[in-house]
Amino acid sequence: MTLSVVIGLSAVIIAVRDGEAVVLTLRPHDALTDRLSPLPGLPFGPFAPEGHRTFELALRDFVSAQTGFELGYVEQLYTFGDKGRDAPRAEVGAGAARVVSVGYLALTPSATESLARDTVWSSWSRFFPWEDWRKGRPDLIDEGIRPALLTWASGDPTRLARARLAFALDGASWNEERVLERYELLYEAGLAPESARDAARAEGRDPPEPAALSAALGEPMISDHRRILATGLGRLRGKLKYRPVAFEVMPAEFTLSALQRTVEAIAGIPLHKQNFRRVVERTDLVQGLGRMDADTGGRPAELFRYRREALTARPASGLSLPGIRD
Amino acid sequence: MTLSVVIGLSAVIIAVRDGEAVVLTLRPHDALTDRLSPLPGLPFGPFAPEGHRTFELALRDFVSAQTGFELGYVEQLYTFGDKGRDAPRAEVGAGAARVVSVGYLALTPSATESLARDTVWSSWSRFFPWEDWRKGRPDLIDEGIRPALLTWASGDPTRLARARLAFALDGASWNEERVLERYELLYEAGLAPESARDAARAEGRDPPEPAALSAALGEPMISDHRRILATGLGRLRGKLKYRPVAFEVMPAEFTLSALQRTVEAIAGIPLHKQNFRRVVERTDLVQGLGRMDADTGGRPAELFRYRREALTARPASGLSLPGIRD
DNA sequence: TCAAAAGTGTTATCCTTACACCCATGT
DNA sequence: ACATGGGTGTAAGGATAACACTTTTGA
Repeated sequence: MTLSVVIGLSAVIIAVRDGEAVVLTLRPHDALTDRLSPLPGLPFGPFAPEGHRTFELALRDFVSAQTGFELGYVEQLYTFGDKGRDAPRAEVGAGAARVVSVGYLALTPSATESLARDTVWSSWSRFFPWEDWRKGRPDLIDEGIRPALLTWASGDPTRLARARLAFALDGASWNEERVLERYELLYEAGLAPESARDAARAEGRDPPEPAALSAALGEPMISDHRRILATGLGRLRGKLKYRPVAFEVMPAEFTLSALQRTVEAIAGIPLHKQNFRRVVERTDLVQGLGRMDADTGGRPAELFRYRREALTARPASGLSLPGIRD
Repeated sequence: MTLSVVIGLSAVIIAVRDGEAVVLTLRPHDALTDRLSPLPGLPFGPFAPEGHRTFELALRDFVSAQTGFELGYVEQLYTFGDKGRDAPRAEVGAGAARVVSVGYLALTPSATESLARDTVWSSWSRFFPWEDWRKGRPDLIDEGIRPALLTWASGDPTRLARARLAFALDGASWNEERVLERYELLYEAGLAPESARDAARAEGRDPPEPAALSAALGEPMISDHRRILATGLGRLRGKLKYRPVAFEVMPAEFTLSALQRTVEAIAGIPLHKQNFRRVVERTDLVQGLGRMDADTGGRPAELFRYRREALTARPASGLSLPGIRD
């Protein structure tokens, strides 16, 4: 019996619906117990080397088979190969196999498609309740996370600095991109149910009941899917700022307010209305259609469309290398 | 005989030496012919699931075994799984296996360490001669690449637009980060020896002799290593602008001019001296040491050190989300 | 004394941020 | 009329990019 490697593909499929950023989740069927898993997971499937020329094609295939959903924008996130992060052994031929999973981020404008059974759109604040700062700093941070992390750090300056930076404690500023860093910190501190579960599995024990605080810190997912989701959210939040990805979750026609609410839902922070408009309009990424949307509650808003053509002129932006003329 | 999957790890190890950005390459030993491969490759090795808890640990292990080199800064680049990009089948137990390779980027300040045999530092302009714009636009672009791409496009507007954008043709501006895009375009256009080789292999033919132009377009590498290298260079150039990665290839003490030459070597563009100094000094990432380096040829320059501590205060930069106060 | 490289000062311009305000619709 | 959200004007402050210039060394 040899220990070989199996490649799994996982998809973080993001949409925005009613001002909430949502991710496609499902209750996977557990072959061992022949029941639905109590925990949600991301769509995932094995990569069959005979069947597919590329990962991306394989991903599109199994996602549509598993969820009834056709992917649009897709990008590779990261390849996860750590032993002991509850990546269960798969049975392959004669032996057991280590599962390596290649995570993908996918974006779609249509969160309302008909879906396969046991497949639901979940707001990601279910999994990361501390990530939504649109209504200000969440109480959970100072009331739940801060004391628990201080206990964990117990004076260690490195741990204190990490906690301070990640969760904007004691006057540090919030960086909405560090989603993974925050999740990993909670995992390390034993505040995610997954860490107790993984530790128990490594020692052959049964996983413990989650502590009360742990339960308040977002729902866990199967395997390392919450980690993959955190990677996807972080990547998406970062990319918002230098690539026009927000439009990938918008319908063909939208108002600037709707675009703003979408960006806010993803970034998890409130944006300045007037300046957001100007930033967007100045980029030439949108084109006014002259037509109005009357269902806004106040003055009707102009409808815009995304100018995909504009991608041609895109410079990189980002922190400057002061180049030299000519 | 089953077709299974083998994971390989590849490392793009970057240093800067005498004002040139260099990458660690080797001539791999070909088990079939029992000779050294005529083409250079990146350090790579199989990932043994029994032996290693994480990819990164495995990478550090086999790189030091293969090249005699200890890695410092390491980050995952991308996982390459396409069939037909000359990823040769590996023999595993009873069957053939598809090779999936996880590429890593590593940075090191010491390009002069003693190395294993057949391991050399190569300037990357050997592989991408069109990427060095420090002395202005390379002639190769207008004299070699442009006509060949125009022939390939033969009027197709999509192809023309891609070529124009990637290589800054006809007044388009150069974006130094699009290294992979440029290499992939040349590959698709049949201008990289690798594409003819891969096509021949797919059909069971012998690879053809590279055409004269193709030979001028940079040295090919084994397998898809030039593609991995392009991914690494692109990632590094992008990251320069928003993370203090340049310091990872600098010695402990350096002058601001040396730092500038390093950044120029990586980014492949000339920078404005006075403004570069100011940008660097304003970030608080460096600290003047009060001591001087006399070997500059002119007036002695102050030595600086990298303030790793400063990482704490890092804001995100990048294209702004106009946040709201408080 | 001159070449070469280090380092400073200053300015026009653009972008970001913030504040104040007006406009069009439904109830 | 007034609440609600859409949309515009403008000005302060800071960063960028360009210019011109002084300083310190070695040959």
